[in-house]
Amino acid sequence: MPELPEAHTVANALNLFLQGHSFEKIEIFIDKLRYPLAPLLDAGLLNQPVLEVRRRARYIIIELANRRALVVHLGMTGVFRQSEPGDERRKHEHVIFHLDNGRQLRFECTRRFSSITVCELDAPGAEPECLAALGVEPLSTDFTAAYLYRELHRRKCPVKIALMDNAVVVGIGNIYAAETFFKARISPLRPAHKLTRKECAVLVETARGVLAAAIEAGGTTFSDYRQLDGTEGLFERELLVYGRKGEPCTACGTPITTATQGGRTTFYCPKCQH
DNA sequence: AGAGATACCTGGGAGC
DNA sequence: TGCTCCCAGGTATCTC
Repeated sequence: MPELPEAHTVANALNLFLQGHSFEKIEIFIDKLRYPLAPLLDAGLLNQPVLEVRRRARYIIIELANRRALVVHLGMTGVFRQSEPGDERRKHEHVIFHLDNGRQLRFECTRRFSSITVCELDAPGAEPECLAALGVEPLSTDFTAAYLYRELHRRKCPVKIALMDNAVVVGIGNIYAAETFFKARISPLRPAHKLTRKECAVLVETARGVLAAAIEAGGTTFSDYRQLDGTEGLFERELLVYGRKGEPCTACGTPITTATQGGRTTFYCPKCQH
Protein backbone atom coordinates (compact mmCIF):
# COMPACT_ATOMS: atom_id res chain seq x y z
CA MET A 1 0.00 0.00 0.00
CA PRO A 2 1.49 3.24 -1.08
CA GLU A 3 3.02 5.57 1.45
CA LEU A 4 5.42 8.40 0.75
CA PRO A 5 8.25 6.30 -0.68
CA GLU A 6 5.85 4.67 -3.11
CA ALA A 7 4.44 8.01 -4.26
CA HIS A 8 8.02 9.21 -4.67
CA THR A 9 8.98 6.22 -6.77
CA VAL A 10 5.86 6.45 -8.91
CA ALA A 11 6.29 10.20 -9.48
CA ASN A 12 9.83 9.64 -10.72
CA ALA A 13 8.74 6.87 -13.03
CA LEU A 14 5.85 8.95 -14.37
CA ASN A 15 8.17 11.87 -14.98
CA LEU A 16 10.34 9.70 -17.23
CA PHE A 17 7.31 8.31 -19.03
CA LEU A 18 5.30 11.51 -19.50
CA GLN A 19 7.65 14.50 -19.63
CA GLY A 20 7.39 16.29 -22.98
CA HIS A 21 4.42 14.22 -24.06
CA SER A 22 0.77 15.24 -24.05
CA PHE A 23 -2.58 13.56 -23.61
CA GLU A 24 -4.55 13.13 -26.84
CA LYS A 25 -7.56 11.52 -25.22
CA ILE A 26 -8.70 10.57 -21.75
CA GLU A 27 -11.18 7.76 -21.17
CA ILE A 28 -12.95 7.18 -17.86
CA PHE A 29 -14.85 4.01 -17.01
CA ILE A 30 -16.29 4.87 -13.60
CA ASP A 31 -18.16 7.88 -12.22
CA LYS A 32 -15.86 8.57 -9.35
CA LEU A 33 -13.02 7.36 -7.22
CA ARG A 34 -12.88 9.48 -4.05
CA TYR A 35 -14.12 12.37 -6.19
CA PRO A 36 -16.02 12.51 -9.50
CA LEU A 37 -13.84 11.90 -12.56
CA ALA A 38 -15.98 13.73 -15.13
CA PRO A 39 -14.05 17.02 -14.60
CA LEU A 40 -11.01 15.37 -16.19
CA LEU A 41 -12.80 15.39 -19.52
CA ASP A 42 -13.50 19.11 -19.55
CA ALA A 43 -10.49 20.74 -17.94
CA GLY A 44 -8.20 21.64 -20.82
CA LEU A 45 -5.90 18.68 -20.26
CA LEU A 46 -5.54 17.60 -23.89
CA ASN A 47 -2.65 18.45 -26.20
CA GLN A 48 -0.66 20.20 -23.49
CA PRO A 49 2.88 18.88 -22.96
CA VAL A 50 3.68 17.55 -19.51
CA LEU A 51 6.29 19.87 -18.00
CA GLU A 52 7.07 17.81 -14.96
CA VAL A 53 5.76 15.14 -12.61
CA ARG A 54 6.61 15.73 -8.98
CA ARG A 55 5.47 14.73 -5.52
CA ARG A 56 4.13 16.60 -2.50
CA ALA A 57 3.29 14.46 0.50
CA ARG A 58 1.62 11.38 -0.98
CA TYR A 59 0.20 13.36 -3.86
CA ILE A 60 1.58 13.10 -7.38
CA ILE A 61 1.41 16.35 -9.37
CA ILE A 62 1.39 16.12 -13.16
CA GLU A 63 1.96 19.66 -14.39
CA LEU A 64 0.98 20.63 -17.92
CA ALA A 65 2.22 23.50 -20.06
CA ASN A 66 -0.98 25.51 -19.54
CA ARG A 67 -0.52 25.44 -15.75
CA ARG A 68 -3.24 22.89 -15.29
CA ALA A 69 -2.19 20.05 -13.07
CA LEU A 70 -3.49 16.60 -12.36
CA VAL A 71 -3.25 15.89 -8.64
CA VAL A 72 -3.28 12.17 -7.94
CA HIS A 73 -3.46 10.35 -4.64
CA LEU A 74 -2.90 6.60 -4.93
CA GLY A 75 -5.03 5.82 -1.91
CA MET A 76 -4.41 2.25 -0.90
CA THR A 77 -4.55 0.45 -4.18
CA GLY A 78 -3.94 3.01 -6.92
CA VAL A 79 -1.52 1.83 -9.61
CA PHE A 80 -0.30 3.42 -12.82
CA ARG A 81 0.60 1.08 -15.62
CA GLN A 82 2.08 1.75 -19.03
CA SER A 83 0.11 -0.02 -21.72
CA GLU A 84 -0.15 -0.37 -25.46
CA PRO A 85 -3.28 0.09 -27.55
CA GLY A 86 -5.12 -3.19 -27.76
CA ASP A 87 -4.08 -4.39 -24.33
CA GLU A 88 -7.14 -5.83 -22.65
CA ARG A 89 -8.59 -3.57 -20.00
CA ARG A 90 -8.18 -5.01 -16.55
CA LYS A 91 -11.09 -5.29 -14.14
CA HIS A 92 -10.25 -2.24 -12.04
CA GLU A 93 -8.68 -0.02 -14.68
CA HIS A 94 -10.76 3.14 -14.34
CA VAL A 95 -8.91 5.72 -16.44
CA ILE A 96 -6.89 5.48 -19.67
CA PHE A 97 -4.68 8.37 -20.75
CA HIS A 98 -3.84 8.17 -24.47
CA LEU A 99 -0.47 9.79 -25.19
CA ASP A 100 0.72 11.57 -28.32
CA ASN A 101 3.29 8.84 -28.94
CA GLY A 102 0.63 6.16 -29.27
CA ARG A 103 1.28 4.68 -25.86
CA GLN A 104 -1.11 4.62 -22.93
CA LEU A 105 -1.00 5.29 -19.23
CA ARG A 106 -3.67 3.42 -17.31
CA PHE A 107 -4.84 3.97 -13.76
CA GLU A 108 -6.08 1.00 -11.82
CA CYS A 109 -7.54 1.05 -8.32
CA THR A 110 -9.29 -1.86 -6.68
CA ARG A 111 -10.61 -0.19 -3.56
CA ARG A 112 -11.25 3.22 -5.03
CA PHE A 113 -9.70 5.14 -2.17
CA SER A 114 -7.58 7.03 -4.66
CA SER A 115 -8.31 10.44 -6.14
CA ILE A 116 -7.57 12.25 -9.39
CA THR A 117 -8.42 15.93 -9.45
CA VAL A 118 -7.52 18.91 -11.60
CA CYS A 119 -6.30 22.25 -10.35
CA GLU A 120 -4.85 25.41 -11.83
CA LEU A 121 -1.42 26.47 -10.58
CA ASP A 122 -0.67 30.11 -9.76
CA ALA A 123 2.69 29.84 -11.47
CA PRO A 124 4.84 27.15 -13.08
CA GLY A 125 6.16 24.86 -10.37
CA ALA A 126 3.78 26.27 -7.75
CA GLU A 127 2.16 24.15 -5.09
CA PRO A 128 -1.49 23.34 -5.83
CA GLU A 129 -3.82 25.29 -3.60
CA CYS A 130 -5.65 22.12 -2.60
CA LEU A 131 -2.45 20.93 -0.88
CA ALA A 132 -1.71 24.14 1.02
CA ALA A 133 -2.70 22.82 4.46
CA LEU A 134 -0.15 20.01 4.45
CA GLY A 135 2.64 19.92 7.02
CA VAL A 136 6.36 19.69 6.40
CA GLU A 137 8.07 17.09 4.23
CA PRO A 138 9.83 14.52 6.42
CA LEU A 139 12.96 14.50 4.25
CA SER A 140 13.26 18.29 4.07
CA THR A 141 15.31 20.52 6.34
CA ASP A 142 12.02 21.86 7.78
CA PHE A 143 11.51 18.62 9.70
CA THR A 144 13.72 19.32 12.69
CA ALA A 145 13.73 18.16 16.30
CA ALA A 146 12.77 21.68 17.41
CA TYR A 147 9.83 21.73 15.01
CA LEU A 148 8.58 18.31 16.07
CA TYR A 149 8.94 19.15 19.76
CA ARG A 150 6.90 22.32 19.24
CA GLU A 151 4.14 20.41 17.44
CA LEU A 152 4.03 17.48 19.85
CA HIS A 153 4.17 19.68 22.91
CA ARG A 154 0.69 21.09 22.30
CA ARG A 155 -0.98 17.76 21.59
CA LYS A 156 -2.37 15.38 24.17
CA CYS A 157 -3.09 12.56 21.71
CA PRO A 158 -0.79 9.51 21.48
CA VAL A 159 2.47 10.37 19.77
CA LYS A 160 1.77 7.94 16.93
CA ILE A 161 -1.43 9.78 16.07
CA ALA A 162 0.49 13.06 16.02
CA LEU A 163 3.29 11.72 13.84
CA MET A 164 0.76 10.40 11.33
CA ASP A 165 -1.13 13.72 11.25
CA ASN A 166 -0.60 15.32 7.85
CA ALA A 167 -0.81 18.78 9.37
CA VAL A 168 2.36 18.02 11.36
CA VAL A 169 4.48 16.00 8.95
CA VAL A 170 3.31 14.33 5.77
CA GLY A 171 3.85 10.90 4.35
CA ILE A 172 4.21 8.81 7.49
CA GLY A 173 1.50 6.17 7.35
CA ASN A 174 0.73 3.22 9.55
CA ILE A 175 3.54 0.97 8.34
CA TYR A 176 6.40 3.42 8.54
CA ALA A 177 5.10 4.85 11.80
CA ALA A 178 5.34 1.38 13.34
CA GLU A 179 8.87 0.86 12.04
CA THR A 180 9.96 4.32 13.15
CA PHE A 181 8.75 3.93 16.73
CA PHE A 182 10.29 0.47 16.97
CA LYS A 183 13.69 1.60 15.74
CA ALA A 184 13.53 4.70 17.94
CA ARG A 185 12.60 2.47 20.91
CA ILE A 186 9.79 4.86 21.78
CA SER A 187 6.29 3.66 22.64
CA PRO A 188 3.66 4.82 20.12
CA LEU A 189 1.20 4.97 23.04
CA ARG A 190 2.97 7.83 24.83
CA PRO A 191 1.14 11.15 25.05
CA ALA A 192 2.66 13.40 22.39
CA HIS A 193 3.34 16.29 24.75
CA LYS A 194 5.40 14.14 27.09
CA LEU A 195 8.20 13.43 24.65
CA THR A 196 11.49 15.12 25.46
CA ARG A 197 13.48 17.24 23.02
CA LYS A 198 16.01 14.44 22.81
CA GLU A 199 13.33 11.90 21.97
CA CYS A 200 11.99 14.23 19.28
CA ALA A 201 15.47 14.39 17.79
CA VAL A 202 15.63 10.59 17.77
CA LEU A 203 12.19 10.36 16.16
CA VAL A 204 13.12 12.83 13.42
CA GLU A 205 16.35 11.05 12.54
CA THR A 206 14.74 7.60 12.71
CA ALA A 207 11.76 8.55 10.55
CA ARG A 208 14.11 10.06 7.97
CA GLY A 209 16.21 6.93 7.92
CA VAL A 210 13.23 4.60 7.56
CA LEU A 211 11.74 6.62 4.70
CA ALA A 212 15.04 7.08 2.91
CA ALA A 213 15.75 3.35 3.11
CA ALA A 214 12.30 2.60 1.75
CA ILE A 215 12.79 4.95 -1.19
CA GLU A 216 16.14 3.31 -1.85
CA ALA A 217 14.42 -0.08 -1.94
CA GLY A 218 11.70 1.13 -4.29
CA GLY A 219 8.88 1.18 -1.79
CA THR A 220 7.17 -1.38 0.36
CA THR A 221 5.32 -4.01 -1.57
CA PHE A 222 2.13 -5.61 -0.45
CA SER A 223 -0.41 -7.26 -2.70
CA ASP A 224 -1.37 -4.10 -4.53
CA TYR A 225 1.65 -1.93 -5.14
CA ARG A 226 3.69 -2.19 -8.31
CA GLN A 227 6.05 0.15 -10.04
CA LEU A 228 5.23 1.25 -13.60
CA ASP A 229 7.03 -1.68 -15.19
CA GLY A 230 5.42 -4.19 -12.87
CA THR A 231 8.46 -4.84 -10.69
CA GLU A 232 7.95 -5.04 -6.96
CA GLY A 233 9.45 -2.93 -4.22
CA LEU A 234 11.84 -4.71 -1.90
CA PHE A 235 11.22 -3.05 1.44
CA GLU A 236 8.60 -5.47 2.66
CA ARG A 237 11.08 -8.09 3.77
CA GLU A 238 12.80 -5.52 5.96
CA LEU A 239 9.80 -4.67 8.13
CA LEU A 240 10.69 -5.35 11.75
CA VAL A 241 7.37 -5.03 13.58
CA TYR A 242 4.54 -4.21 11.18
CA GLY A 243 2.37 -7.27 10.63
CA ARG A 244 4.38 -9.34 13.10
CA LYS A 245 1.94 -9.75 15.96
CA GLY A 246 3.01 -12.58 18.24
CA GLU A 247 6.38 -13.01 16.57
CA PRO A 248 9.50 -12.49 18.70
CA CYS A 249 10.95 -9.01 18.78
CA THR A 250 14.16 -8.97 16.73
CA ALA A 251 15.92 -7.17 19.59
CA CYS A 252 14.74 -8.94 22.76
CA GLY A 253 12.53 -11.87 21.75
CA THR A 254 9.41 -10.60 23.49
CA PRO A 255 6.30 -11.26 21.38
CA ILE A 256 5.22 -8.24 19.33
CA THR A 257 2.00 -6.74 20.68
CA THR A 258 -0.77 -4.76 19.01
CA ALA A 259 -2.98 -1.92 20.13
CA THR A 260 -5.70 0.02 18.35
CA GLN A 261 -5.07 3.72 17.85
CA GLY A 262 -7.27 5.94 15.75
CA GLY A 263 -9.00 2.85 14.43
CA ARG A 264 -5.70 1.45 13.13
CA THR A 265 -3.57 -1.39 14.42
CA THR A 266 -0.29 -0.41 16.05
CA PHE A 267 2.48 -3.02 16.26
CA TYR A 268 5.14 -2.59 18.93
CA CYS A 269 7.44 -4.39 21.36
CA PRO A 270 6.13 -3.89 24.90
CA LYS A 271 9.61 -4.39 26.36
CA CYS A 272 11.91 -2.42 24.04
CA GLN A 273 9.70 0.59 23.45
CA HIS A 274 9.18 3.04 26.30
C1' DA B 1 -11.02 24.22 19.01
C1' DG B 2 -9.42 19.85 19.51
C1' DA B 3 -10.31 15.01 19.58
C1' DG B 4 -12.49 10.94 18.45
C1' DA B 5 -15.50 8.23 15.44
C1' DT B 6 -17.10 7.03 10.90
C1' DA B 7 -17.75 6.58 5.83
C1' DC B 8 -15.69 5.42 1.71
C1' DC B 9 -14.45 0.39 -1.01
C1' DT B 10 -13.12 -4.35 -2.32
C1' DG B 11 -10.84 -8.76 -1.85
C1' DG B 12 -9.13 -12.10 1.00
C1' DG B 13 -9.17 -14.84 4.90
C1' DA B 14 -11.37 -16.89 9.01
C1' DG B 15 -15.08 -19.27 10.96
C1' DC B 16 -19.24 -21.82 10.75
C1' DT C 1 -19.10 -25.77 -0.62
C1' DG C 2 -20.90 -21.40 0.34
C1' DC C 3 -22.28 -18.10 3.34
C1' DT C 4 -21.28 -14.15 6.63
C1' DC C 5 -18.23 -11.32 9.03
C1' DC C 6 -14.17 -8.73 9.70
C1' DC C 7 -9.99 -6.49 8.42
C1' DA C 8 -6.69 -3.51 5.80
C1' DG C 9 -5.55 1.48 4.53
C1' DG C 10 -5.62 7.52 4.09
C1' DT C 11 -8.49 11.24 4.11
C1' DA C 12 -12.68 13.99 4.48
C1' DT C 13 -16.30 14.87 7.26
C1' DC C 14 -19.12 14.34 10.94
C1' DT C 15 -20.19 14.75 16.05
C1' DC C 16 -19.20 15.75 20.74
